Amino acid sequence: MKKPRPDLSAQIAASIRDAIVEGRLIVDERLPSEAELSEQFDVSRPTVREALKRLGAQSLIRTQRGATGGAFVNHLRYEDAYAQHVTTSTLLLSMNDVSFDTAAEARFALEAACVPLACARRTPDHLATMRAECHRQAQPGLSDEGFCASDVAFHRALVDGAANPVLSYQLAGAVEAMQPLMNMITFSARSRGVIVGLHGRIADALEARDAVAADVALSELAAYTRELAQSVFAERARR
Amino acid sequence: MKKPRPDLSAQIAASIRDAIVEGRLIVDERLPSEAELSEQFDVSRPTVREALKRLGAQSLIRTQRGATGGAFVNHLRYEDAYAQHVTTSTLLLSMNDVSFDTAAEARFALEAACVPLACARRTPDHLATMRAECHRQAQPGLSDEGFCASDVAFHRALVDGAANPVLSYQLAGAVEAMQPLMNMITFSARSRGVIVGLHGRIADALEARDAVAADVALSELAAYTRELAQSVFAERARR
DNA sequence: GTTTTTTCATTTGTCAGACATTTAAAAGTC
DNA sequence: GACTTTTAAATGTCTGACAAATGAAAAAAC
Repeated sequence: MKKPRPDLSAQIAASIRDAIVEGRLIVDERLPSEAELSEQFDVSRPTVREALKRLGAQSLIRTQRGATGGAFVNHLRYEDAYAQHVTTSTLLLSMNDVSFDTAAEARFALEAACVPLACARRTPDHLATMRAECHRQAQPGLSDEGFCASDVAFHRALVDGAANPVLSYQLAGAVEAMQPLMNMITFSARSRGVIVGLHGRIADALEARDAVAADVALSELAAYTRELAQSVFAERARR
Repeated sequence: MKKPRPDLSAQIAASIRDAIVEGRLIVDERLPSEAELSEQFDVSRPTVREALKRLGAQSLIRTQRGATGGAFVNHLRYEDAYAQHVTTSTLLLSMNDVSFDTAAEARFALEAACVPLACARRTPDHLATMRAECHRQAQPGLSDEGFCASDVAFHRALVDGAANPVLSYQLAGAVEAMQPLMNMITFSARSRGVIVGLHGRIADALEARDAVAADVALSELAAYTRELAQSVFAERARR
């Protein structure tokens, strides 16, 4: 029942993190040097460094060497947060025995939310990406991993079509973390054909800005994916 | 154009992180001791420690002191990832000048995706939470911050009603990160009444498992929220 | 006076060694 | 056999030092 007192470096990291989140430290502001911090918190420099590394791992600060160097509050960009979000999401799925169905349900539900927006805002660029991925998916020599990677790229283009960075960031985890689960499935030439066909229909609907048609095609894709996964897992269980 | 070679501690952290993500290190497996790692990577112990702190900050490992202690691959749980996801999402919004409209659009689109699932799966617990938050929101003495916090809790209950942990995790960022933006709005007694009324209608629809009615009420809430924000910001701009 | 070069102080990155603290297993005691 | 003590191993922390990078000031060259 007793709370294990967190490490000093964790305490210091939390203290600085709070200052950033609450706005007491603003973007590009320079933190005190390690020597000054170690005096302020009354700890040694290595301990301060461990705290700073923690914050660096979360992209909250960046460090620079040299005379005018130091630790600076980082301007957190989508790309920085993106990689971490995907890593965490992937590990969450693999470590918590999330079923294929659960993950697929989440992904398709979230994508469905993007469809109306994507129909309204998709640019020729988004369509071109989707068409290119469809073309790649139809290549006969493509490996299963390559097919799944292309599948992820296609769905990312759909999400990005909504032109809402908040949406893109939040959904990145769900979309990308699906890939390892998809990789567990081996796609026959026939099932690949069905999927590419549905991808084509989704792209067509987005081009025509027809949200209803896109939603129907996406639902069919969801159903077919679930079906495919069930038969693959059933086959595997029999052996 | 030249790539600044990353720090040794960053290299080591990346190396271990890859091993975890790729499954070469499995959950609860013990990493070599700091002394052994420093020998393996041919660096000093403080450098190894900085690398381990980086991984600890991402909840990828946990450390334990004592004879059988050491660093262990952590079983990443939703709760661990949750706090980090919310912190990152909040900072992303505040640092990238995301407009209220963009964030609200994302939140309502994602919640709409949960509505059909929540209608099918919501438990009495979810309904009770939503009713309780509605009741709190109707209290006259509630501060603006308290109102917003309750608003977030209400929407979280809606999302959790979908009974899909992947969905809950991914949406947590969008829902919780909205709060600081909502806090910028001061709610009149009248606007509070409208919002509570719409919340009530959403809860009613979920209780009746009526997805269409829930979707309509949610859409109205989205429109009203946007309207409210616009008038608040317009008023502020005038001064 | 202006430009270029050199020097230099500051700061992070890394290392070595040491001691403190925690923890569980091993050894000892009854 | 059950309990207590010892001990070894591991992380947590500190001190002190040097290396490397970097911008600014000082010096030199034109």
